[in-house]
Amino acid sequence: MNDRTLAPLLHVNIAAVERDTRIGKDTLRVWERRYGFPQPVRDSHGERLYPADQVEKLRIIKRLLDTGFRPGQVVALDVTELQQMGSGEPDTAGLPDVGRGESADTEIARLMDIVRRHDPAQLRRVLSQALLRHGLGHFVTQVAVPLNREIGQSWAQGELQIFEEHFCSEVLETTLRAALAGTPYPASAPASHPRVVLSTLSGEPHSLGLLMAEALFSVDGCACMNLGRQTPLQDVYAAALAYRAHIVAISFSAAGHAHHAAEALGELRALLPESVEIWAGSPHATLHRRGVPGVLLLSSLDQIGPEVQRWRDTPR
Amino acid sequence: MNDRTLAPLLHVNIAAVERDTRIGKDTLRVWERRYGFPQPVRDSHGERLYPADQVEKLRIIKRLLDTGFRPGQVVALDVTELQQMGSGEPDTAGLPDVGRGESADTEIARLMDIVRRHDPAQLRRVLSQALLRHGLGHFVTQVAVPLNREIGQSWAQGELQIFEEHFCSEVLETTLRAALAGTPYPASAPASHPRVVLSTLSGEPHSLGLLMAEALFSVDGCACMNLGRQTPLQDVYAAALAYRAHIVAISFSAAGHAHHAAEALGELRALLPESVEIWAGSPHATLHRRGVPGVLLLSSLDQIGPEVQRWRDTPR
DNA sequence: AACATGTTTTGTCCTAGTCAAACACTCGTC
DNA sequence: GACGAGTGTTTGACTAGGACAAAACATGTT
Repeated sequence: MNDRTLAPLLHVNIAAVERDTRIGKDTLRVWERRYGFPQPVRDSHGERLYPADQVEKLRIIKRLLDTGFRPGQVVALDVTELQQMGSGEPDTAGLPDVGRGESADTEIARLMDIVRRHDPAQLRRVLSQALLRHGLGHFVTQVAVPLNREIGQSWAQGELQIFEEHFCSEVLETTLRAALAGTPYPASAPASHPRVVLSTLSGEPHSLGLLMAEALFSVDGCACMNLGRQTPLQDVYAAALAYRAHIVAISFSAAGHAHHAAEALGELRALLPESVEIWAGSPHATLHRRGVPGVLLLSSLDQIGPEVQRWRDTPR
Repeated sequence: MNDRTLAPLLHVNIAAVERDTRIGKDTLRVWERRYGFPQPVRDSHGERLYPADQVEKLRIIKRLLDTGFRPGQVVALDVTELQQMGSGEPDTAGLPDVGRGESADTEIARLMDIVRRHDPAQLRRVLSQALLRHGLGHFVTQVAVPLNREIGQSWAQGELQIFEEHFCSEVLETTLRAALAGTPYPASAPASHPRVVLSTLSGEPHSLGLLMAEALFSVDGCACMNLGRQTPLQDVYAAALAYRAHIVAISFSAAGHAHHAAEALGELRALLPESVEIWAGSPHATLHRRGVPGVLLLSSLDQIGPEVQRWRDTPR
């Protein structure tokens, strides 16, 4: 396990904890009041100072919350218990199973090995080779997605350090973008090549899913305008108008709440003309159960291809 | 227009304002108390609802604060006055002037034109051409950096929409990463090819500067491990050890306060063995005036090349 | 010009309470 | 056994105004 007991960093203030864990200050204070955890010491001015190990535990807790657990079940638990729960099943009821073959499994395992060996050159090389072998479309669904999930799970079980996760994501992003830069744009935009605006909304900092979506759209011959992370609602709207988009694709991650996503999608739906389709990628099972009127919800990147086909077949 | 459907968009709650403007909730409330702005309306439960135009004004204010103005000078002002200040000189006292030739100026102007025309295909094409013509090193300093600055300034003057900024950054990032994927890694790592760990610390969400730094390091024959945005201090440390880095490069943007940067750099310096150099890129003039012991502060990406040369010449 | 001092500005933290929405559970119906 | 309505519990976000230290600014001294 990682040894983070280094003297000058033993205690950090509440703002730093919020940044590191993405748990709000209010929530941290209310947990302390209700559950007795975390239990920061106080400095000479009565301000909270959180020991590093408590911050670490908070990080693990946040991860579990993101995958569907609730605070009451987990805040009281021990760190080792938490790590066991990380391997348990998350809230994917209603989401389709993603099967992958054995050969893919060994490929992922090999990549994980390289990540653990901290070799940027080799990771880049092997990912590029995989990209060539699979083609961009299959690379995304068969390599990038499983690798990402594996990384997340290993981290939750304490088998991987944060920097290893960052490192891997970064190389993966470079590989994907390099491939993306090579995809041709549809010459003009006839009826079979929809223009797609992609973005993440304000609260959502994860953009890897968005990038993978862009890759799949591009492979399917769409003309993409990717706005990246955290575009405010009104600006997504403005972009859709300016680009005369046929489809607006919004990506969500497990961080952030399902009802925020639903609300934002509803507002976007109200803004945009009906002729513009809204597609939303989200891992939130509850969101899929409820649905959002006028919005196409995708639980997996695999659905992009067929849906683009459906769009083409739809008379307009 | 049905004002009922638009109502939820015209007014947003305090959390959304914090996300959109990066101004903390506490600060928003205290500004309201002290300066009388913003002045949100209240919903039926007494909670603040901010009209869209006030949020827009807050965004402009935040931009000005990031470039060195102080709240007392700007919060009371009118929107048009604010936009005029955006063109005034920011706090760059002590930072070197960046000169660029006329030919570069027309190139930037042409790119700005394409951005305003919202043509992803052409923007990508023209950037790729510029990359080939200049080479990666000059492309970064002569094209990417000026373009980015131009974009920021145009936005501050209300001449550019947010989505246009996002769109441009995104295509730029893809172009850079595609080039990066093509740079060779130094075969082994002899004394003239330092291993560099790059990252942004916890509070810092901007990664474009980091990417440009990675490009320049790579051009100069360094072996880079880029960790991306928001790596916690301890994990940067862990990465530096695991990769046996010679240099740790940290990037800061104008968002976030200078003293936070200084503090974090000091802690990192205390963690890492002295043999590992710490290089920090920051636009904060005050940070450069004061300095951080044991940390090499760079105010411009141009300095990377010469400093790498110095590193090579240093006997060890 | 460099440095020491005092004053103002400014952001962040504190407490402690309120409340709506999300979730979990039970019961009744088809 | 699936579905829906009703009830109770859990949870996070918001409110208020006060406190305070550090940054920035202004002024005086060497």
